[in-house]
Amino acid sequence: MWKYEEVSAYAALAEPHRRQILDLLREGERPVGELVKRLDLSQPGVSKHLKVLREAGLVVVRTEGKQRVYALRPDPLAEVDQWLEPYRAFWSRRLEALEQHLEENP
Amino acid sequence: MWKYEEVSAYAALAEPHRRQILDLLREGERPVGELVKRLDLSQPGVSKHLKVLREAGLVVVRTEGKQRVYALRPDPLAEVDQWLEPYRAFWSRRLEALEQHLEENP
DNA sequence: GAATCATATTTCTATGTGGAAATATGAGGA
DNA sequence: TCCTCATATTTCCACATAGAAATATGATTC
Repeated sequence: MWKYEEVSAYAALAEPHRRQILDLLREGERPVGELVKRLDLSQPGVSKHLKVLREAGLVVVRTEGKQRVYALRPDPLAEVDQWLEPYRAFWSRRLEALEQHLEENP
Repeated sequence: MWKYEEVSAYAALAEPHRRQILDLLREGERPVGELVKRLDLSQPGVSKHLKVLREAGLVVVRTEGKQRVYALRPDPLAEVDQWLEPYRAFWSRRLEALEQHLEENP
């Protein structure tokens, strides 16, 4: 279903379920079954999204007995964060001005 | 080509050309023609991406004579930024530890 | 080794998508 | 009004993608 090709972090984040999976993994590593329970999505559906996340380098798997335990690997998000960096100034100008004011006048 | 439906900021960012357009608009508002010159993409291609960016609320247009001048409206990126927020702690732990060390031992 | 559990992959279908080319629109000028 | 410029939309194609259902795989247990 997917050509073998790397997936950008941006593309991986485009799907809401995948963001949800990452959010769940933020609490700690989880076996697929647990993700299925929490996600209102079929097991194959979850597996497919996990594959995309793997190809984006956003998660890693470890086999533990019968289970596959997934863990967050947030490094690729750093690229998104860096891209976002120059934009932050735009929407936070007012807030930053306030913070700076408070720092300078404590 | 696109069903009429809102586009999430995440989905808009999934396409590299669209990120490039936003980067260009960060310098200031620009007419479409200028974007076409700089983007190694056909004029219709640029127009289509601009439409997606409009539907995501990431740009606004103003008609000025014959030209349509596009401007950045980065507000929707704030949502992405906020989503990213809890992840920042993960990849920056080491860096933060270093910074803190330097602050405490100047 | 057969059965079972947990997960992955395949198959199917409907739909979304990018890019190129052609065409349409709308504003200003001759 | 007709023309031209700037941009938008449409049409076409090839291909990516989501989700559901069925099937396959691989590790453990009996």
